[in-house]
Amino acid sequence: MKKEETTEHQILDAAKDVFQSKGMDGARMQEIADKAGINKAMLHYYYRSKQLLFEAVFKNAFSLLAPQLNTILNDDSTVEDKIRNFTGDYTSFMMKHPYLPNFIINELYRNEDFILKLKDNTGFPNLEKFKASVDDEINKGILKPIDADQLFVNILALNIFPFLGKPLVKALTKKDEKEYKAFIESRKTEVANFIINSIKQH
Amino acid sequence: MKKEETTEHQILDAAKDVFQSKGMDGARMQEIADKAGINKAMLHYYYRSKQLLFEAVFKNAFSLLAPQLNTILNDDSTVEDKIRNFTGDYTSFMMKHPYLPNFIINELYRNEDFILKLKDNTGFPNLEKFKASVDDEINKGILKPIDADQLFVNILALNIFPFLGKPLVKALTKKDEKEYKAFIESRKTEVANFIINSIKQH
DNA sequence: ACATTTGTTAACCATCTGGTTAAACCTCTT
DNA sequence: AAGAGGTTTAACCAGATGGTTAACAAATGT
Repeated sequence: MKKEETTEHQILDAAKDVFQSKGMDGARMQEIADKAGINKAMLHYYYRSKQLLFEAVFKNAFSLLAPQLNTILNDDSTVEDKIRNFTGDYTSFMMKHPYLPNFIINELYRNEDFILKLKDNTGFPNLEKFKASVDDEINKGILKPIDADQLFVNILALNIFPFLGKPLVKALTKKDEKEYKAFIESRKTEVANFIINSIKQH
Repeated sequence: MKKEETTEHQILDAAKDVFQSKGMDGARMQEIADKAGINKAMLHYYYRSKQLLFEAVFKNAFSLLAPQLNTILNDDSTVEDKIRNFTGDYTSFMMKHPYLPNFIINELYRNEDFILKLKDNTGFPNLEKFKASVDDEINKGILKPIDADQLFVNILALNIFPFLGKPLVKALTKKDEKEYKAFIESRKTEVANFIINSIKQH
């Protein structure tokens, strides 16, 4: 039997759907069981409680994002290349997992100490190398002076917000679903240009 | 009796606290009643149902944000001034209402058609004048070419994201509460500079 | 073949939750 | 002082919800 067909994995899969679209509070154990096509008691057999099942889903979701961040933050390319790669890759990834950003941001907000459990985990993103690269390129006169933390948050903001605020963005800019998708698609390069424009010395 | 002391207003006030910190699904009518110091039946007497009480809270919250956006979008200053004013004002405002961004973004996400009810409402932000200003300044050679919608979303993203993703930002940049506040404080000018740097012709 | 462990189910349970009701309580007006 | 209208409360209710149990089935080991 393949791993994807085990009951335990089917539960996690269904739980992912339900938790990510409805949140911890809005999710119902019965709905997860129905979606997985199994008896509700199995949820408790494999994961003991709603809280633990939720944590399994959350850690899974987070571990999907973190490595992407790490790879790009820690490679040896220039800051400009890091930004261009990140912006393209991250946006592509988000388009495939539209619920992910909201789920993570929101559950993290509602349970602030939850992030401590993640920090211990291997693969929690580390900014040191990125910051060193930024400072180095500033000293060499390639980049204008900027605090590396501020730059990093700006990069995250510009890439993640359009997904977090999708309904708001659609309403304010008066775009339908198709136009919104095109808008996001063009951000893959637009955002990188916007950032590079701002920080590159010329 | 002052307006703030009426039962109806006390309910709305308590409901605001509970809904904004726990969301629609996590909020409990009993908790709202307790916080307001009144009997639970009064919630239904004045607002009929949880859904309607929630909508009252939500519209209230949204109507706090929308005018701010409008004022700045529709005044007659230059795009640079709009951006500088908005960035400073909005960040100050958010620091006083830290739950607001998450509440609005999240509930809007979970109930997409909900924004339609707001659109009819007077004071829903309109971008036309802002877009005209941007296009005008591009033609005059003051700004580099950029799609006004993209610029607008960038402005929102850079201003709102640090609040939405507070726990993530704190964890990734390894800041405690005090350092985070200083970080946000310095964004009041940093973000405007970052944007202007990127779009201004030189 | 038999016993032990592991997986699965239907039925059940205590508690919680949004919402209702009927009676009591003001606070005016006449 | 009595009636009328809105306001407030305690008690209640039906349905939902996370979780448990006991019996049963399917593997697994010996």
